[in-house]
Amino acid sequence: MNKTRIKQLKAAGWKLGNTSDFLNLSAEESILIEIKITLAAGLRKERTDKGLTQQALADLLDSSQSRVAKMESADPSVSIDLLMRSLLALGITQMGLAKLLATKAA
Amino acid sequence: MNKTRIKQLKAAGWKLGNTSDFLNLSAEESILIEIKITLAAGLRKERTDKGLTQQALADLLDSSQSRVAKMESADPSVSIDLLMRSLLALGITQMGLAKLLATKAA
DNA sequence: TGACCGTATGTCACATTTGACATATACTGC
DNA sequence: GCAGTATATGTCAAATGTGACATACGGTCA
Repeated sequence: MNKTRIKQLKAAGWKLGNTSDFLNLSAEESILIEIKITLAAGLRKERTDKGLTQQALADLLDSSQSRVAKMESADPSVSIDLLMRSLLALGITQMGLAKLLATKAA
Repeated sequence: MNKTRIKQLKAAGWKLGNTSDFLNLSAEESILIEIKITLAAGLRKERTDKGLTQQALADLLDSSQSRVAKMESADPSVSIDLLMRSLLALGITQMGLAKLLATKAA
């Protein structure tokens, strides 16, 4: 629940870490962050595989380059909804999403 | 992108329908709605299997009974983030989430 | 060097989501 | 009938997410 803590961690560069329970995040928080990171990585892969720039994807999504950058870095300010919506816009199916989630599942 | 439309559909009782492309929702919108409904159903199943009332789950989540009701009915006002967070709070794993998503995938 | 391209980061007004509350509906057992 | 319990629905202030903008960083090519 403590979203402020997550932002603090992000601010301190935890993005480089392994997102495990190296600090006292609750189990739910940890898993949610792992999910976000998995989706973020999937998004970057889908985009680059298609040879698109962040700006091109942003146009496709009616969004902005900066938001795409934040999505791909799993910034705390982006929701899972937005990540999923973006992946779907790139042509991923619901099953594809399920498999993506399954890859990083413990 | 047209979230207003989704709310209109919800207001008209589309919850009873099959959530397919029976109207001109974009493919992404349809899939997102299906995902929400899948998660919502999973949440209700997890809660009832554990013999919890909506109020009890709300307490567990630091939320309210009315929001739990909205979650379980896949109300447009609830995010996928919140649904996932709630499922995780009930003990579902990331793999469990992946499998849940896979069940309703086409 | 400097111009260009792609990506990253910080900020902010505006939009959406959230918990809380009131209230309604439905189903018990009495 | 009336209480009591569980769930549903509508509303709203506060919290969070969003697109847009400016700007910084890093690479490449001339």
